[in-house]
Amino acid sequence: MKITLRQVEIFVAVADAGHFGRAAEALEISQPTVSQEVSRLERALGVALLDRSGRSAKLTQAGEAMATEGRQLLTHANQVVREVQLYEPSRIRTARIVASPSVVNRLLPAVISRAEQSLSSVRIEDVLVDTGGVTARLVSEHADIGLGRFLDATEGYESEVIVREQVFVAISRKHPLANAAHLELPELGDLPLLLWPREQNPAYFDYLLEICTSRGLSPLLLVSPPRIVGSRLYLLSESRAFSLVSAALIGHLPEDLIAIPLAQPATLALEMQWRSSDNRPQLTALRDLIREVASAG
Amino acid sequence: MKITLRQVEIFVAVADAGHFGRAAEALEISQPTVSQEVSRLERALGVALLDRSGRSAKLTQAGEAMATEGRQLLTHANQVVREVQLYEPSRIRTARIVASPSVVNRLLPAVISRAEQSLSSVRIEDVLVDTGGVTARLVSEHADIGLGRFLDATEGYESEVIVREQVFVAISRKHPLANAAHLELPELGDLPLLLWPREQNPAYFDYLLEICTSRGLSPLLLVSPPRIVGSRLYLLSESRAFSLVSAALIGHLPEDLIAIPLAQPATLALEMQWRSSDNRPQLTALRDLIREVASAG
DNA sequence: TAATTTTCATAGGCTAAGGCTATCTAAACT
DNA sequence: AGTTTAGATAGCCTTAGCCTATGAAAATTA
Repeated sequence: MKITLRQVEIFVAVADAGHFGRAAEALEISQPTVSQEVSRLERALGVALLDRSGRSAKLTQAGEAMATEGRQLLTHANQVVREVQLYEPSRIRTARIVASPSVVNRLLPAVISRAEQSLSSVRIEDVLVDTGGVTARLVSEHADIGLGRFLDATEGYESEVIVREQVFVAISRKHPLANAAHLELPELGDLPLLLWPREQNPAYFDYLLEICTSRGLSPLLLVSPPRIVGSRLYLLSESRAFSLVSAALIGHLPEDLIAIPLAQPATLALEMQWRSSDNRPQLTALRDLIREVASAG
Repeated sequence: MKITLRQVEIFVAVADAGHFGRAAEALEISQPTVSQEVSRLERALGVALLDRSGRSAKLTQAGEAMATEGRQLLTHANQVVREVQLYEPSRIRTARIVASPSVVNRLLPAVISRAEQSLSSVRIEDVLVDTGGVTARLVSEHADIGLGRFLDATEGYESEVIVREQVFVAISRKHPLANAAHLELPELGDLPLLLWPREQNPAYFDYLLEICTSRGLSPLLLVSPPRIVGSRLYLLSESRAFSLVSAALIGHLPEDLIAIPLAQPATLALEMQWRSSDNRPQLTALRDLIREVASAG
């Protein structure tokens, strides 16, 4: 059997923490996994690294050696990665992203910062913001990766749901129902639903409306002026109305709004889209990173 | 995503060979696996390592860097393993093996040489040879690992089949049937079956006999003198008789004998046994190695 | 330039490494 | 002795790393 960088990483964490449980926390994995992988490393080496007689993680002499050497090996590995990324040879060093406004606000900051940390070979150059025309921007070659809801399936383009989020009702804190644990939509009575003009993204528009009607509410509609991108919620603060928002937006609500779960839950999918033929490693890696960030919540 | 030592190893092989297919051969894996793992490495790095425009594996600048750095990283990793194995702390540096004669001859040489190469933490000290009493030697603490056929299941001891081999008829090259592609046992007529004294390993003895009777041959028995361990086959050269042997022995037959497959195939299991409580990494590692050698044929 | 060969990529399936939760055992502290 | 704490064990799930079979494209030959 052979040793793995992962096993070394885990063992080093244990050596650092002097403790399996704390090592597990530090690595954000479970304690049994740490136990298991340390044992695997020991049997791959054929050497006892820890003295299990007590209940603390005391290193044997070999363990000390492994910790020291292991740290160096991990550093070396990271060094190699950074080194190689400097030689990025492709003419296209930069990735261009189109995204709908809400996505831009919440997902992209994390993506950009993580990309700077660990993907020195990719630079995110343009970020286009477009509510309806995400797919169109891909097709017209203005962007390499599209992010949004209810994107158009198009020949030659892959699209994939990267996360599904719970739908919440956004409403003024002053509303009588503001403190409810969850909400049956009909309780809202004739409070109007704030939406953007349908043409901007008809499928999305219809889906939110469908959520209401299928739960027994045929709401009045309050349509926001076109082109007031990203500010639907601020408009909501001003008006007596409610809206439906995804879980990820909860942290970004204006002060005077509150998000309440639906009694009958519904979800909203966030999709990523790209040219099928585009398998440049820089972009594949960036797509991987976006998936990771999205599913980390 | 993170890079793996294995991915680096595979990429380095490609760089060395200048060719996916030949790299696959060198690593003894399939070509698609090489393709796949190289792509994975590229996307983990976010960098193109190879120029795929032609049909040869031309390295990009980043690829050159990865090859050089990668070779160093692999060397470093091996170095770490050797380094750590020097500090083997356990008092029991040595493993003691009991095995039946045929196993000693064919399996152990490979095990010992592989252990010296890659398990510097383990030294195989005693090799006891005992036809019948393998389990007894474990129980009496004379050995740590037992290898043989039809071992006795005993409380507190694990045992495990490590390989199943085809059974062949061993017979003189001068026998009229010596050139048959395969053999119905009754064709042997009243040629006697050479076996050791039943007491040495009754279950094994009975099993071989059962193979004959279930195929319609109730052979005469020629019983070898006790304690002539490992020489059943040489005895066979001298006498007009046949015997049943496992596939692994074919290469080790005396010149004047030949091995013929059975028309109705049968198999023979080789087992490994050890104290359940014995999980010293040195021995766990050695058991892993034995499994590997056994299944590699 | 059309056919053939060579070489890498893609598709789909299997196995085991690496992850999880739940639970057990044993050391250490009242 | 009883309780708490830490690590090991058991049983399950998901996906990396492997396979075979097949496809597509570059290079070679007819």
